[in-house]
Amino acid sequence: MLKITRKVEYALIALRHMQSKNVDELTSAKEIANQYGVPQQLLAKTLQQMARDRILEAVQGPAGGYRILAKLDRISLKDFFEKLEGPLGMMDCYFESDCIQISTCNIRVPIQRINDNLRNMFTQMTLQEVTQ
Amino acid sequence: MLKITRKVEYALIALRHMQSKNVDELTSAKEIANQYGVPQQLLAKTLQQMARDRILEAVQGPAGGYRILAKLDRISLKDFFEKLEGPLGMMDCYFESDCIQISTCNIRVPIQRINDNLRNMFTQMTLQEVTQ
DNA sequence: TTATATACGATTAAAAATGTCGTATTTATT
DNA sequence: AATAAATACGACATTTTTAATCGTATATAA
Repeated sequence: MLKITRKVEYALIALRHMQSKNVDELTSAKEIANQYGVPQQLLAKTLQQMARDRILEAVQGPAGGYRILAKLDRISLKDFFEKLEGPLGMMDCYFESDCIQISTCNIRVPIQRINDNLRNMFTQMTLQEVTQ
Repeated sequence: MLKITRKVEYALIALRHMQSKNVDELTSAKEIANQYGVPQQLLAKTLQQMARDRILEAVQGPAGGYRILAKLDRISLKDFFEKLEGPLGMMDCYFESDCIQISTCNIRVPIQRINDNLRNMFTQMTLQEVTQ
């Protein structure tokens, strides 16, 4: 429970790597895959997703790659996680409640309490703060 | 990511249910399973585990069942989660570091930062506070 | 024209979570 | 003493989720 996914892991590795370079320098998926021993294709998808989310900028063609586009101190960890993984809840009924047990459920309030704290925490942390 | 497990869910349901009764009254796994529509066997295992962890007290034989044993305001959510699910880390390398990439890894510090915040938060919340 | 990069849907493989089965033990009740 | 109803728990099966790969298309520098 409460495990981070590979997608997030690879995203953080990539961001850290890019932060150690000049801001406009490009990094290819291959470079990161080789250097950190992660699967290139999967990493590439994550980078592509981050590009769609405007966290990275992608440059195509040979000598292409990615560079950081967004201001990382303006992105909360919550937003970052949600961009990559979708809604951040310890339980699906936090967002969609097609649960059959909804009427007899006695833990919606407890779950919500935990969830609110969790979301709060990740809202207060910025991506910059974590990866710097 | 960051999902709560059924085990924890069922444990919370059971605790809430027992809290609505007299302290020394017994509750069987069957009673909870029927009332909340959860699988009895799996719930039973969770209750048994809580009994081993001295959160609940178990009484065998017909008319047996479980009742709350521990002071819930003395148990942090972190301890509760760890009793049920083992070490609470977003990444295994927080505890055991047989990761081959350990030398080239550039996100140990970031992960640790997130993890510490997470553990901190759950250390400060009590079980009572959540289930009351 | 070629080589090397991103883009991305579809599929497969692996891992983890969830649920079930079978059997043993305990004990109140008859 | 026998029975029934409860806990106890290891082993197995199923389902779901996560992770990884495949195949193909597109872009572009050399």
